[in-house]
Amino acid sequence: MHDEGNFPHRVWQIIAAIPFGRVATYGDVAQLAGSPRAARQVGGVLRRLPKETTLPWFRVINRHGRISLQGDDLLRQRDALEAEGVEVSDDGQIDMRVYRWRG
DNA sequence: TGAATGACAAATT
DNA sequence: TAATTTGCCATTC
Repeated sequence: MHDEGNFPHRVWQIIAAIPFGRVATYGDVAQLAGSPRAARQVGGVLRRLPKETTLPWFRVINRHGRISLQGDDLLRQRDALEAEGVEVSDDGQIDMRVYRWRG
């Protein structure tokens, strides 16, 4: 079935293009995917990724420069980002002026 | 087929 | 300035 142009596939492609050590917002990914108002759906796609995915899902954060996940998932995302040089302050804030990638 | 869901974002209090 | 509400829309059930 020809499902290469559907929304999830476009989201995967865009996230795969986020450079090492950079981040993008859900809204940015949605816009690049051609649906500027579908930021929420981007989260929906990432939410269903298999746990063993190679996609750099952790490079996607919200527009406030903060991680949207909670609990253990939040800790894992923060560690993954810091592991590639993205600084996350004690209160979970990331400097978007430095790390944000807009395509 | 339609209601429910939600890793967001903008508007409103 | 921070908390709450409203709008949003692809996917799931």
